[in-house]
Amino acid sequence: MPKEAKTTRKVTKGKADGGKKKKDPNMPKRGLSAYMFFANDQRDKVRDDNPGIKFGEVGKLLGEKWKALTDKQKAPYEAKAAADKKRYEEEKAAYTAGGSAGDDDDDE
DNA sequence: TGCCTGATTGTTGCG
DNA sequence: CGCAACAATCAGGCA
Repeated sequence: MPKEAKTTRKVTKGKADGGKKKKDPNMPKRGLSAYMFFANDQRDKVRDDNPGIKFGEVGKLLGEKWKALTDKQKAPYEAKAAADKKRYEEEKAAYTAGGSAGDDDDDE
C-alpha cells in the first residue's frame, strides 16, 4: 500500500489565468517520464497491432498496457526516465546554482 | 515540516 | 501548429 489516489490531480492544463507559479526563465524542462519512453517503444507496437488506429485509441491502449506491465517491465523505461531525470538534475543544478549571476540573456 | 498543485514530457492525427 | 487522453515526475509554494 504505497499510496494511490492523491487528490484532484487532473486539470493540469487548465490555463485559467496565469501568474500563479512563476516560471523562471531558466526553468529546466523536467526529464521525460517513464511513460514517454514506454510510448516510444509501444507506440510502434500498438500501431502495429491496431493498424489505422488513431491517437485517441493509442493513448488509452498505451496507458492500459502500461499499467499492465510490472515494475520489472517498467524497469527499462523507468531506467530511461531516471537517466533523463539525471540530465534534468544538471539543468536544475545550473538553474538553482548560477541563475542570476549576471549572465543575463534574456530575450530569445 | 509536510502536503498539494501546477507545470512539463512525448505519442499520433486532425482541424 | 497546437491540442486531445495517457501516466509519471518533480520542484516549489503555502499552511
